[in-house]
Amino acid sequence: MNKNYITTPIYYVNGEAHIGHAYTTFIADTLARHSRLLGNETYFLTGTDEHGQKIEESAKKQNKPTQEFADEISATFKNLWDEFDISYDQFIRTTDTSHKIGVQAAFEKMVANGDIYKDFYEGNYCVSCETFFPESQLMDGGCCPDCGRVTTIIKEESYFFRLSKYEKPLMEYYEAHKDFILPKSRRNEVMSFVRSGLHDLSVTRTSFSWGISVPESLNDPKHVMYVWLDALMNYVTALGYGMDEVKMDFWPANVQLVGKDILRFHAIYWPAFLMSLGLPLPKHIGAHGWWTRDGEKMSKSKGNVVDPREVAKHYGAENFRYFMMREVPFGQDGDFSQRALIDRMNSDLSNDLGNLLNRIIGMSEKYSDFAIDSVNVAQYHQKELHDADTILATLEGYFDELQIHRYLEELWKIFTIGNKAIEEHAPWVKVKEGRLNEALATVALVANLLAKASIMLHSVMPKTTATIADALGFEITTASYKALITDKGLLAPFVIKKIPPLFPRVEEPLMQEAPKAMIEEEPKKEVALKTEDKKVSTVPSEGLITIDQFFQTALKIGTVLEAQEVPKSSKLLKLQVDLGEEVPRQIIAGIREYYSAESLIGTQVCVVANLKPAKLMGMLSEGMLLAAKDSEGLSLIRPEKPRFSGSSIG
RNA sequence: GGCUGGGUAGCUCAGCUGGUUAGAGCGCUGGUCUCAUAAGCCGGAGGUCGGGGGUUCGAGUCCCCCCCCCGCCA
Repeated sequence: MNKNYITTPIYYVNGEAHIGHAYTTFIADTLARHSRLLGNETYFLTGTDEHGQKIEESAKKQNKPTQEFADEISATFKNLWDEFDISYDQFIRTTDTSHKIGVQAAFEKMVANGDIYKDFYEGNYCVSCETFFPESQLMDGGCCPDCGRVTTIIKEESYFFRLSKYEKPLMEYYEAHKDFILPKSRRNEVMSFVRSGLHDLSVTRTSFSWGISVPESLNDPKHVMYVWLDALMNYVTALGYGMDEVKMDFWPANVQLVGKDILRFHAIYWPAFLMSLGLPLPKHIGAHGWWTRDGEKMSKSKGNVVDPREVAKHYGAENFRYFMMREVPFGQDGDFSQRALIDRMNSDLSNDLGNLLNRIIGMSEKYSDFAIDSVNVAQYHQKELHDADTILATLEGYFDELQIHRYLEELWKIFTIGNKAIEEHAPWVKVKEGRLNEALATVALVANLLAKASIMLHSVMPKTTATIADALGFEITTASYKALITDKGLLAPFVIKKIPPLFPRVEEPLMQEAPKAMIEEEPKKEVALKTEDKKVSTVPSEGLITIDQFFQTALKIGTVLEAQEVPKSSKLLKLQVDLGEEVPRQIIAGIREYYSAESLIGTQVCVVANLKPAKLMGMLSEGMLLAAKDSEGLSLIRPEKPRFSGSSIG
């Protein structure tokens, strides 16, 4: 029996669970259930990450003891997973005592083998953002790239992990294990990052205390472990690392799921830590994509965040889960919309699957008083059985590469076989001709197809498939998996249960609240319709902005004081533009192909004055020129008559 | 700016080492059965395969140039 360990990341308790957390957890749960069905000894871990400065601060804001704050948020995650019937075997918290002991043990081992040393962490620190920034990210004059304020150089004592030492071993590992990082497209990113050179990693802080302190043996109590070392270790401390180690035989993990944003930590730091500890690396790190809503990024400020609870409440938790697993290739971003969800449910679940079940319930009721017997199936439906078993045999391979959407796509062909068989053999005709055995064989064929398919669908829709199995007189277990899938067997005679349609068609969106963007769109469409027919508005009704939104952009007239070519660039000019402010703005503009530096000096231009400063070719650009570009060339937008520098446009 | 990946039907995507009329699902549309959840089944329309050169008997598939999109890095 294989040991199979599957993990989600531990979720940071700085906010409530959202669709992204749900997605990761659904995938992991699907993998875990699938593994168990195959008969593997399976351990599924999820949990919460609770240390760090941000948690400390959030708790302070709410006037709560930090632990109490962490307890509360952690519980919201656990509750959500329980609501969704997530089959985790353990819910780890980084504040668990056993985790702390394990992390300290790991730290000691790293110290012992020379991978951790004490030095000074020196960096440009933005007091306002409370963040260190590497030299390369700073703006001109050492300003913070986020807020633009001047940063200060701070020197802080810190322990470092010798990440640089693992550059080569990591590259060798990636080379030798092509499917270590999934999807494969992400592998390139990781490798190019490592190839560009790894710096040693600062793994402790003295600036906050909400974390696991370094081992007592170091006698350095002011040092607290930095979040990633602490957090990543959860995957082995959950198995008892550094303690009793009772479950360490589950290591290495089979699949460790992560969002694409934290891939680097899991594909570089984590393997390096493991190498340092002398532990084998996980077989796969799977990085999934993000979800957008109606094509837009979700954010609290837009008010278009998808609440997994809400969707589940209106559409059903497993339908939602099916949608997420089926809709998006692993690794790609997906888009959630009620339309897409409804289409998927109606087409796949209602029409293909649900209706098929209903068809044989109806026929068996009329032809045999619900009795179904596989006895003649092989005789009349050799071809269908063969086709179905062939498809079923190929499915496993998709799971190996986390291609759950392809898995489901293939699985659905079983239902097409069933629907076609009914059509082709028209049991109602056979019955009229007195060939009852043949008619019943077709019904029994479809019952078997549904049974086999529901076994394979079980990991995605556990409860729904259990209901189907119940109607078909069997249970989905490792034993029935072996009998019906592996051994290609058929159902024993049974009496089918008449159940109401499993997936009623959804005709209209069931969730009332529309995202703000949609609400605002409605009236505009009406206006466009009311316009007289002869003058049909040519303004597109979508993507309109309000006057307030327009004025969020500060457009100003500027006078070019200086202009010079940027060395090594064929496109860029460096300009000093007077916007009526104390100091002229430096603007880097990509117009060298169309304007010479001399020709610009003294002329006026239109400038976006409140653009976030950006660095181009290492130079700060504090604004953008307006210009019109087409296939013929580019032309700057200028005031028709001279205006004072800094005049606003609008 | 550097490096990946990609640009194929209305939408989402498949097309391995170049080879008959470029595929699937959804959507649209015509027909048809009646066991079934206005479901099923059969058929159809719809693509100058991002643009331009080139190699070849033959290129979506190889080479060069250009444009655009996503991602990672800077």
